[in-house]
Amino acid sequence: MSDSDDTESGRRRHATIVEVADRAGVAIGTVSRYLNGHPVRRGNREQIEQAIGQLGYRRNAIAAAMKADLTNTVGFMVPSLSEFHAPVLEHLSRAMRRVGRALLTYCHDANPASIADALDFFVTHRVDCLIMDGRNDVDERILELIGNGTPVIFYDNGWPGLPVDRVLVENRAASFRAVTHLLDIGHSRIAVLTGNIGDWTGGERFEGYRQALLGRGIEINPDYVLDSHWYETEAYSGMLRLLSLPEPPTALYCCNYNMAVGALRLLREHGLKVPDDISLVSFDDVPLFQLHDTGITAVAQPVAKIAETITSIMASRLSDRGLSHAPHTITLNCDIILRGSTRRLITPQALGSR
Amino acid sequence: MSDSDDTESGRRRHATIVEVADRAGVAIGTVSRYLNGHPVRRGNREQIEQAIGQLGYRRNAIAAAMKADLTNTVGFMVPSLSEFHAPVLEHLSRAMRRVGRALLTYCHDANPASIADALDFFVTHRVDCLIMDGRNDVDERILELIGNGTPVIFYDNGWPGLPVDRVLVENRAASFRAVTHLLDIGHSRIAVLTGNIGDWTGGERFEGYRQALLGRGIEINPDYVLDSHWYETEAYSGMLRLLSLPEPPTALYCCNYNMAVGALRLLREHGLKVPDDISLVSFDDVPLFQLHDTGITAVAQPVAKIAETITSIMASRLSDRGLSHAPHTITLNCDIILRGSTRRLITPQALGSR
DNA sequence: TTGTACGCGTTATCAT
DNA sequence: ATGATAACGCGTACAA
Repeated sequence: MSDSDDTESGRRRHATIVEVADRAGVAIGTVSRYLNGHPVRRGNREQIEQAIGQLGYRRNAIAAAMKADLTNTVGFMVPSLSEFHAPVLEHLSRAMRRVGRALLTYCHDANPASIADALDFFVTHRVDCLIMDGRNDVDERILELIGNGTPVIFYDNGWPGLPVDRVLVENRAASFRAVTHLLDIGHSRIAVLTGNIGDWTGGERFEGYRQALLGRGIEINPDYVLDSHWYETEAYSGMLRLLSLPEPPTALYCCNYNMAVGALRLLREHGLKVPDDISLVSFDDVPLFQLHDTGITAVAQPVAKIAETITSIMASRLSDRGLSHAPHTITLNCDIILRGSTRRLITPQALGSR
Repeated sequence: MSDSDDTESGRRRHATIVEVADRAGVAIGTVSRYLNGHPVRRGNREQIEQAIGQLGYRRNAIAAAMKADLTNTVGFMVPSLSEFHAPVLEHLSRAMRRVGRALLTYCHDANPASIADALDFFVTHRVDCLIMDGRNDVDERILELIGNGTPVIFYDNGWPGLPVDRVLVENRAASFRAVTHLLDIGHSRIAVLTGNIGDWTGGERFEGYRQALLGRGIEINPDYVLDSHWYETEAYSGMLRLLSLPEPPTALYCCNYNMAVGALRLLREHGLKVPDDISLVSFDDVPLFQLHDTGITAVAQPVAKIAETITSIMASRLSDRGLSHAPHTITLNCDIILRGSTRRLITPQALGSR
């Protein structure tokens, strides 16, 4: 057999366009045009198709990418594949398939070095676009990508300021509504487990909490505000601290899913019931919350919509490159899913104000 | 500025190795050697580093890949980013970073066309390796990859037969132990919600159930065996059917997480309690199961170990290509996590046998 | 050690 | 519509 050869790397060499052209008795230009859907004379087309079949020819997208400066590859980087990020990735992946691209996926460790590693990979592999959770500590490599015209899209997080597109949700307003719900049913001692206050998202969610309370004339009690940095473990210990307060809260607002899990775990181990002993509302809606006992009232982020929006921004950026519009920031709405994790409280004040 | 140029695509052109060589006053061969860590004369090295800095040069991994026939890119394809696959992907992603690779991620729709699309992408983009959930319906493209020496690694599923490496878990034995636990505490009317019986994994998990029952001399009651095809929705309706049986089961074995969620949802809507009204054991251990009321007894798959094993198989395949060893099948152990979802049943038989 | 020059597989341009 | 040929950016023999 002379159709295939072995390379020193132990991999069988792929047939090339040149071999196809030879066997079909046409020029490589003709084959290239055939491959790219341009018109080709009927007889030639048949010859080419036959040659391709016989040789098992497969287009080398790497070579094409080098020529076209387009890899059809999109960088995707998140801190973890949590219950929030995993569905986003799944939706994105399906959307990308529709436009003939795929995602180069990286999980960073939230430390600068790992982020730098990932970005180096993306830059050197010439991704067409970069999608990532917004960071505050901006790596120079992100600026580099922006500088050479690669669209960068943040989602979920990240301060305004950097010239990138952003797909965010109405964190502050949704938090406000969630906490207001607790106020409406009579709670005033409401604690919060916040994400990194330094993050835009963490700050906004806290701010919604703050405004809701202040709006009802309730002062913020520092003992009720615990920065658990988005982590389950810190929420777990934070919850313990809340319970040991002389006047523990009657309700709890968790700024993400992980922290709700931490809090629930501790409550469970201490034999405390939601909502009998404490009411609970959380950001992020996950299967767990539908099934947990009475169900957990939660803020549902529009995951599918987030992925769609990212995809369409990418498409428009990629179609008219060069014309660089100002960056967009798109803010999507959240739904509050009411379940059974909150209990109406009849407070002395409430009775008095009737 | 003449340092940078604009391409017609609207993207700024990257500096090349040639420009670096020019500016550094050395030959491109020298720059290339410098980049790849080969020895270079001190003075030259400094010149090169300076030039790289000034030009903002970044190695073009695409061009390198074309030359080396190595993309440092690994295909990853799964049906969804479920609570099982997402953590596997996360672990894999981190492991890949350590070896300078990244995953091209695809979610297929379990239909042949979408799988073919993904495989086409992988083949044309010349991934160094392919990692996927094992399929029974083998696409010709998988054979093509194998044929040209690209390692293919199945996990989670897939019939033996195809010459690929496999990383599986002891589905049958773990199922056997899980069901045996139910038997030990007095249950004999045990129903099962199975995954696709046609899948290897689905078949094995069912087989473990079957053998456990037969081992105790209990015949398989067809009414108690429902093929829910891994889906939550089908488990939901299947559960309904079980409850309407003249003699409903006292215990339920769910062959994956999704189906457990479906069953739990229906039970909840019907006001039935686990384990008071029915005992439950499930495959897959997820946060939900830790927190659900009394906790759900579950079979925990060794997710991190799965990812590690895949990575090391990949490494060895890639290091000595050419020498094609016979394919490995590695079977990992599962743990059974006992929680509160099963209730000891005092049956007449049990009393009699004392 | 360094420089030169060719090849990797495509696409695109220019005549024909 | 087709054929010949020049890029694309890098790695690497080979000669110096």
